[in-house]
Amino acid sequence: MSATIKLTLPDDSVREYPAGTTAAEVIKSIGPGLARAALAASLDGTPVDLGTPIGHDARFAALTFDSDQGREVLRHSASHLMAQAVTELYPGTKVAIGPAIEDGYYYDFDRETPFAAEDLKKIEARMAEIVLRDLPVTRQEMPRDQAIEHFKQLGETYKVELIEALPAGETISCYRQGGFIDLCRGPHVPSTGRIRHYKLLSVAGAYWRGDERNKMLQRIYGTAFDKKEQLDAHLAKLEEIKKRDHRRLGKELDLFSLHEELGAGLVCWHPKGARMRSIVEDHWRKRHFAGGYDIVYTPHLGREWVWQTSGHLKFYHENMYSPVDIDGDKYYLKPVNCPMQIMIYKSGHYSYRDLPLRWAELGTVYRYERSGTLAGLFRVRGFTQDDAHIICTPAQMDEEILRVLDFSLSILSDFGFTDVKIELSVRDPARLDKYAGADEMWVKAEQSLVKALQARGIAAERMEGEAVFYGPKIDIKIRDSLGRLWQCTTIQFDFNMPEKFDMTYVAEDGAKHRPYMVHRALLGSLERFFGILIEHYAGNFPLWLAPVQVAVLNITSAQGEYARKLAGVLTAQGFRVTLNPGGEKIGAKIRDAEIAKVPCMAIVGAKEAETNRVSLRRHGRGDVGQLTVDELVALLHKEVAERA
RNA sequence: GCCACCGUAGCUCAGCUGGCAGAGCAGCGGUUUUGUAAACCGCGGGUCGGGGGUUCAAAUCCCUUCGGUGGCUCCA
Repeated sequence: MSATIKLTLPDDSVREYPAGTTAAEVIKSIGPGLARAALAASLDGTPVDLGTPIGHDARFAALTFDSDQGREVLRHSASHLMAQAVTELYPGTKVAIGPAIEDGYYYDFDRETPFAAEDLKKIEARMAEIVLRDLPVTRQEMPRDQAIEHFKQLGETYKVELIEALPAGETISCYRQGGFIDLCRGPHVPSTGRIRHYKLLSVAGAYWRGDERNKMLQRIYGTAFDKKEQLDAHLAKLEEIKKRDHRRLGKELDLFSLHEELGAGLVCWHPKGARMRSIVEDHWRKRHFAGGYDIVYTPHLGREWVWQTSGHLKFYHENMYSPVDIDGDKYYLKPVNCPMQIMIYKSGHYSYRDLPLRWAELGTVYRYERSGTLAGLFRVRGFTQDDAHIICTPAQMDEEILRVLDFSLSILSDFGFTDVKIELSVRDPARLDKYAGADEMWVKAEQSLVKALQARGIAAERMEGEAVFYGPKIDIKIRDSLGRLWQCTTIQFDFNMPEKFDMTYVAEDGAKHRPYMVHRALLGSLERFFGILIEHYAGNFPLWLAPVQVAVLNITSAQGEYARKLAGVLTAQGFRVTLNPGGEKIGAKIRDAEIAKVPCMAIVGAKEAETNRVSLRRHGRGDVGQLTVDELVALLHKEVAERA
C-alpha cells in the first residue's frame, strides 16, 4: 500500500491523503459545511460509512441528503433507530427487515399484540430519546457461522433465516448502536444524533418476505428528512394528497358513488360524473376517428368456447367470475375485449391491402379483484377499458407502432399530462422458454418498439423480464400535478391470440399469413382515469371538462328574467350552465358555486341587466370584471377550444 | 384473501368506563331582495351497516357477516 492515496472528487479535482484517512476526515478537509451535511460517503460509487479508512485511489464523493444514496442512508438509519426503540419498549419483539423505500422507510416486526396508534407516539418519543443519547453506530464484521450463532442466541429467527440465505463464506456485517445490533449491509450515519427529522406514519400487516403463506408481520412505516422544512413539506404534501382524494371529492362534488348494497368495486356515475365521462369519451371518439381508427362494440359476456380458445379459462381463471347458465351453456363475463374483436376479424377475409386494421372500443370488462385490493375508482371489479387492437402485416409494424405511440402521447397531453415516463418491457433472457410466439417475432417486435422510441428521442427504461408472456410492450406512466406516476397506456404485442384463433390474411404471395396484433389501452380504464383527473386537478377542472361550466347568479329577483335569458343563451351555445334564482344573498350563492368548484360565475345585478353585460368571477380567483354577453361567449369558446 | 383500524341523519362528526340517540351543514316551510365565500325563524329526518349473543338494560361488551381505510399479495 502506498503511503498516499489519490481521491478524485465529483468535480474531477484530485486530492492526496495519507493512506488510511477516513472518509469523514476527507470530507472535513473539503469543507465544514459539507462535513455537517454528509451522511455517508461513496467510494467508486459504492456507499460506505464515514468512519471507513480509505486505503487506495478512488473516486470519492460525500453523500448528503440531496442524493438518492444519501437519502437512503438516512432513512435506513432511521429504520434502525425505530427498531431499537421498538425492541427497547417491547422486549421479545422480533425484528425482520427494515429497508429505506421511496419517501421513507419501514420495519417489519413480529409481536403478539398489534401496534396501536398510541404505540406509534410512544415509539417516536423513544426514538427522540435515543437520538439524544447520540449513540455511535458502529460496523462489525463476522463470519457467517458466528453471525448465525449470534442471532440465534438473541432469538432473532428472521435474521438467522436471512443470513442462511446468504452465500456461504460471505462475511456478514452488523451495525450496533447502544444495545441494539442488527444484521445490515450498511452504510449508516455515524451516530443516532444525526437523525433529526422523522415521523412514524402508519402500521400495516405484511407477510414475511411478501409471501402470503408466511406469517403476517406488523410493518411500521415512517419517513425521515435531513431538514425540518423538508419533513414539513412532505407532511404537507401527504395532507394535500388526502384533500385531493378522489373518493372524498367524488362525494363532495357529487360525481360518483359506490354502494355496499350493490357490491364492492362497482361504480355508479352520477349525472355530473357521467357528464365528464361523456366529454372524455366524445373527445376520445373524435380523436380516434381522426386518427384512422374504427370503433366497434362487443357484448359483455360470451360462451365458454371463446375463453377456452383464448386461454383465459386456463390462465386467468382466478380473475373471472362464475359462469351464467344460458340454455344449458356456460357464458362468462368478459375480463378482456380481445376475443370479441377477434370474432369480428374472423367474420371476414382480409388481404394485405385491407391492413392495418385499427379497431377501438370502450369495452366494459369484469375482473375479480381480491377485496383487500379494491380502492375507490383506482381498483374496481367492473370497468371500461379504452381498448384498441391494431392488426397489421410485418411490413407495417414499424409505422403502426410509431403511430400508436404518437397518438397516445398526444391524447394524454390533451388531458393535461405532458410529463410521462415510458418503460419498455422485454423478455427475461434467462427464461426464453416461458414465452409464446416465435423468437423471430419477438426480435422484430422489440425492434419496432425500440425504433419508435428512438425516432421520438424518448429515453425509455428497459425492463428485462417484465414483458407479459405473449409479447413485449411499452407502458406509459403519466405524472400528475403532485408528481405521482400513474400507469395508463400500455401498448402490447400479442403473439398468442392470433395463433389461438388462427387469424390470417392473404399476402402478396397469395398465401395465408399470420398478422401481427397489438393491444392498446390508452387512458387505461375510464374509471381509473377519472380518479386520476379528479386528483390531478383537485376537482378544479379546466373549463372543457367541468361538469358545470358557468353558474349564473342574479343579485336580486329583479334580475331573474335577465338571468334566465343569459343562461338560455349560454346553454344554446353548448355550455353547461346552472341558474340559481333563489332569494339568498349574492355572497351565499357565490359560496355555493365556489364550493362546487364551478369555473365561471356570471353575476348579474341591475347594472349588468341594463347594459347586457355580466360580472365574471373565476373560481379561486375572484372578480375579474365586467364584459358583454358576446364577449363572455367568445371567451368561453376560446378557453374550451384551448382545453386550458 | 390476510393483518390492523373504522362503520351513528343525505354530508361531516359528538356520544367517556353499558342507563331514554345529539350538533353543524344540507333538505323542506316561511320571512328577507340582498353587489363577490354562509340572512333569520321554524319543521321533518336515524332498527347507531346487517344478523346473533351477554345483560334488568347494548350505539357502547362478545361472536359472525357485509362494506370502507392503510398495507401485504396478485395483476392476461
